[in-house]
Amino acid sequence: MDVTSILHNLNAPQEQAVTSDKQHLLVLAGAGSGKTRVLVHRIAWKIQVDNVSPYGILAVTFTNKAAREMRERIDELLGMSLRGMWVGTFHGLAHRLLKSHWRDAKLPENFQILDSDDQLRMVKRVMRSMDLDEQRWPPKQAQWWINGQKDEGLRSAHIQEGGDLYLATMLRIYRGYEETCERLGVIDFAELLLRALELWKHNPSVLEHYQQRFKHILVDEFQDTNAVQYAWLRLLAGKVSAVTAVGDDDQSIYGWRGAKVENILSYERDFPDTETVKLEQNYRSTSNILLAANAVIAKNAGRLGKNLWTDAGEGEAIALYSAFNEHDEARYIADRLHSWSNEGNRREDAAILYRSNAQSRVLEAALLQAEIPYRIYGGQRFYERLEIKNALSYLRLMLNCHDDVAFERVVNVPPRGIGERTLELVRELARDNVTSLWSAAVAMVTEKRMAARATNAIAAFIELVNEMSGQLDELPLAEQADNAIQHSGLISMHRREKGERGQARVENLEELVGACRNFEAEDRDLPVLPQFLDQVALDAGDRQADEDQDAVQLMTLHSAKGLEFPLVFIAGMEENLFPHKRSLDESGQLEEERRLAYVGITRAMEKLYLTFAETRSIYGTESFNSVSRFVRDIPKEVIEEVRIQNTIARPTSYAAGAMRSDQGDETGFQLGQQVNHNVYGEGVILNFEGNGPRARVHVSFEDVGTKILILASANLAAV
DNA sequence: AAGGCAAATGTTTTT
DNA sequence: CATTTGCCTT
Repeated sequence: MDVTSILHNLNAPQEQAVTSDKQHLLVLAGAGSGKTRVLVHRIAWKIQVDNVSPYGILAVTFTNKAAREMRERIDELLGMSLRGMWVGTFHGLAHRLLKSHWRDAKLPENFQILDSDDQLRMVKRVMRSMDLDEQRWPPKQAQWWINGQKDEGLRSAHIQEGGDLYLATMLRIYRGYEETCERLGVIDFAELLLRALELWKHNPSVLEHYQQRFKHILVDEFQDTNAVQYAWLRLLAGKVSAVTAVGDDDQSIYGWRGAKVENILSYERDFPDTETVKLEQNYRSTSNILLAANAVIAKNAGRLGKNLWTDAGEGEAIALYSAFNEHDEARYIADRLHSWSNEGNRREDAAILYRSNAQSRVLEAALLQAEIPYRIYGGQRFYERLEIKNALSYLRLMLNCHDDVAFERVVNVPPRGIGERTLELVRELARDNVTSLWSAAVAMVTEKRMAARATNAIAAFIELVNEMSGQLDELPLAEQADNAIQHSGLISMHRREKGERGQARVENLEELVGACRNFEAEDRDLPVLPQFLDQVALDAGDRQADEDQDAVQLMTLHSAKGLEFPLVFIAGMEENLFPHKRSLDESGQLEEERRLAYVGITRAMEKLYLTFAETRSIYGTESFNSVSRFVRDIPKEVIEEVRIQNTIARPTSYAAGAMRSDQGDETGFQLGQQVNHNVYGEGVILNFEGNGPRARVHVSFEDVGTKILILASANLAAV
């Protein structure tokens, strides 16, 4: 491969970024400006032109999906697989480091990862042992607080004693939690990063090894790095490595979970000899959409400042629909999607975005009624489901019966007569003897310290796990998993469960066996089960299984980041909903909401609809919200209001009745169609009302605004 | 120890 | 409004 193919089709700033030979590089990449492209091509450039060995390159992303995509695209561009190059998430890389240097990191060799669900259980346990009132101190809040501290790199020992009662209590919980994790040899997600940082801080020789190796470091989504990740990066880079950071301060929407946009601002200071390149040409959207996006984000202070522009035409206006209520809003969207689909477009090219998951219900109902297939992103992910986590706990116990987290989780699932009283005895013994729960349980059985019934129940559980782990080395992974769900009784428990939920759980368990069958170990020479469990702990899998059907996509604005769709609806453009009510007290939070609006708008390629409801029932009570300030920030020239006057909440028959006429199969016209009227001139059809000869049509005329006409007498002509 | 009922609670999400 | 959580009863 020659140089020209790497630079082929890059614009000037992109090429500048790809070929920059300053020590460090900061790429400020606006939405849709070819960010990943630059990253991938820069890696290719280094390998092909600068003769850098893939072994010396480290590429960091935030999600597993992004990591996979990056590797794929590099492989594709270079036409070969890059062995030796490290590509992964911050957490994945930290895990890898801690696995290799567990002794230096002061961890047990087979340390386990706690996901947020496990973490919450653990926090609850600690709080209970401290006799804290869970009403007064919600465990969720404590968990949140602890993670917040860890994201800042603060251990309990670093935090000033004293302060108010709240702080003192949180600190006490933090201490107890830290101690318990230490004792059990488990680490949570934030700990993964913090430990990896401390590993290097406290072991200069280990750090030096990696500094020697990784002379080229590239970071994607740089605006999402937190304090620990930034410190980790600086440490690794040292004085000699070359760092490329790619990000967009305007798309920083994860401040609430510790991300620091400021990292972008301090980059040029902390990494001297930096070249900064701005990518402002957008290859995604029409200029009308960009005009709106730019206008919204312009209101934020302290931006690095970018202005997206495009070669593309201005495209269609942004439609603004003022709905009567949320049902009307949903019906309108379903309606437009119906037309979209009828015009021969793919449904999967359309997305409905919203601020909070709760909004999806009404939208789903409307889509269901209109018989429009949809796919919803959100909710639980595969490996986070209760039944899956239970099955995995059995697998973990098979591997290591001293895994207390797994033990606690499934010792009485399915119910086998081991209740809270019995368990408390086991816990106590474990605490006194400083052993695992498993060892304590074994001791209690052999020493017959409890009632016969409890002893038998525990003995049966021990027997079960022993039996399953006995065949560990003989069987392939999928059969291990199958054994686990069969023998443990998990699957029959869910079969007995009535309703769809039980069936779904059975199917999920079966799917787990399938996933085990498809699992490919990274290192074929090592046992497969631990590798599987680690992978699953770091990547909770997809949210949605079936990808086969052509379906409209529903998701939150947050999960839409990084995606693009020809047709986008943003629903619920109302004050208090978006920007969310709870973000209005602090100004920093409002700026983040604004960035979220910017992210949402820039998802749209061709057509953007913004909708809001004048009345919306929220938690059962009606609320009246005015249109979102973000809508008001968009220049009037690019907005086309779709306002249906004198049309109040039409009866439920609307969807069935009017929908048909919306297709235009009876009228000869379609929504959005250009028409001519002999008095009013040219206009666009916005809506139909009713059926037959008395059907009325709403037309937005260029000169006189929106008029409602009787279709039969209006004598409209198609343009 | 398990099932039923009342009360609380409800941004955003990855690892 | 709808779902989840915890408490209470059997």
